[in-house]
Amino acid sequence: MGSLSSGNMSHLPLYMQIKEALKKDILGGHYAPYQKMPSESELMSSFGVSRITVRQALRYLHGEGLIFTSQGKGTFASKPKATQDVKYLQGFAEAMGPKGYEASARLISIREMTPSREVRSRLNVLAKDGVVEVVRVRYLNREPVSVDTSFFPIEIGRKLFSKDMSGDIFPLLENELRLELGHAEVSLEARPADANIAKLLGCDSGSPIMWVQRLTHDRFGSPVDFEYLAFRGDTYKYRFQIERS
Amino acid sequence: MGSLSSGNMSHLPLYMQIKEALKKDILGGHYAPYQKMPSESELMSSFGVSRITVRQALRYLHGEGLIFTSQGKGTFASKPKATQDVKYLQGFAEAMGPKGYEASARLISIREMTPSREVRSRLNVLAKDGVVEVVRVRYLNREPVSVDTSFFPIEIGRKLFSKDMSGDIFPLLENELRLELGHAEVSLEARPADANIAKLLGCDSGSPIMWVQRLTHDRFGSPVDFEYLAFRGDTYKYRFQIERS
DNA sequence: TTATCTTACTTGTCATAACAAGTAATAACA
DNA sequence: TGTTATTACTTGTTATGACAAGTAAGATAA
Repeated sequence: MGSLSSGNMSHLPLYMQIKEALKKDILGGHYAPYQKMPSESELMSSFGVSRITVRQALRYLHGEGLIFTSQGKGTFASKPKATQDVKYLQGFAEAMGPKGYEASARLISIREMTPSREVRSRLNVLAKDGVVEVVRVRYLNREPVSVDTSFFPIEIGRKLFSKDMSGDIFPLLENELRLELGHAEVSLEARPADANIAKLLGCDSGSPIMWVQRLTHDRFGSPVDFEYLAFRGDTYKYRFQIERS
Repeated sequence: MGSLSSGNMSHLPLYMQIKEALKKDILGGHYAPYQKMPSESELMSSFGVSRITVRQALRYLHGEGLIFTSQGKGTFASKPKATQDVKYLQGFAEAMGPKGYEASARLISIREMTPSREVRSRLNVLAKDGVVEVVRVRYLNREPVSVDTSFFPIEIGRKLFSKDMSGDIFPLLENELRLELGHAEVSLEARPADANIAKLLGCDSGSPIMWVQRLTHDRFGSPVDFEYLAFRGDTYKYRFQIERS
């Protein structure tokens, strides 16, 4: 507790190793919620680094909601939440896997098509260019929970026809297509299920679903994936943390 | 463009002044989307500060999604979005006001009560201590959009009986009660409206509503406000940005 | 006793310095 | 001509140092 593991991540920056070490301590319960953590000076000594490195590690911990600071008083551990990393862009299986759920997907259809006006404006493509539409049903412990309709620009989408779409799309884009994903814009609203979605999700038509639109960009800001996600209201909950000001 | 205004914020830290100056330039269109911004060296010269200060300003701009960086290439302006500040903790009127909506609230009830188990565990209080429950209906352009049920620890809640509850609660907590708000945990799900909520919102029982739970902490991490927010599904959309990894 | 001051410790801000690492254009070489 | 090195510029990481500002506890003075 409170030292570099010097294991398999010696290639990582120091501040990242320190962040991970402290994160492990916090999540492992060595620092109880609201308990004071070692001061920056103490961390400098125990890790043998300068203050700027300690502070960078603490900044990342703060960004993950694991600690909070009070000038003049110190740094304190937050109450750890299983949901706190939901503020990062994750696919369905990525988010559910570590929680012990069995996540899978079934491909309903994949085709080239002429994009709607909304898809055109989101992906920033012309109607004549066309897009690739992928429709899938996602399962959690064999229960259907969402219908995902994804639209890709034609150059990206054509590469997907030969891929296995039964898992998450984000890792596929990152690893097999070598796309570096950046930020995403998400909107959520509650709306009634239409007949098609109700059939695929095995619920009643008109029952509440969480209707999510998600536009994912690469790290240069170019759109790579626009999705409609329809979650069954009784099986899915979206959680995250936000900061004041 | 590219200099400190030295106006009314000379008390703010240098990096914050620089952040605001650059933000104004970006939002003002001086740096078009995907256009290269001045390098850190150039910003050091033009603002007359050290690199650590420039980088701290850039870090905040990055956090707001206004810029992105590429090692070896430079710093670039992102495409500005009207929705990007939704990732910060805001009340209803705060969020809607700048968009030209007329937001108001009607107080349904305010009372001391024995908290439920969920409210107890969220606010971290004992059953014998009691809490204050505030129920309000929120309107947008005179249309009801949400039923807000808020629970406060007894010491905070008792101060609310004499306050005007027709606006937002967050500014009230901050200004009149001198509470410094910190982070909040939010969860969203779609569920059917019960009879009581349907009546207050003027919609059908069973129609989809967005069910939001929000636990707000002060900047020291102590919970100050736990709320159930029931939004009419056809009038509310929740939007925000998230980052990959 | 009560109020004020000092002191020590905390995080917050900022400067100067150096080197690593990724990128892109140019220069040298085959 | 085509390929490889060099070079200059970019952001990324880290060290050392200093002072500001907020907090809390103990010492001092009223």
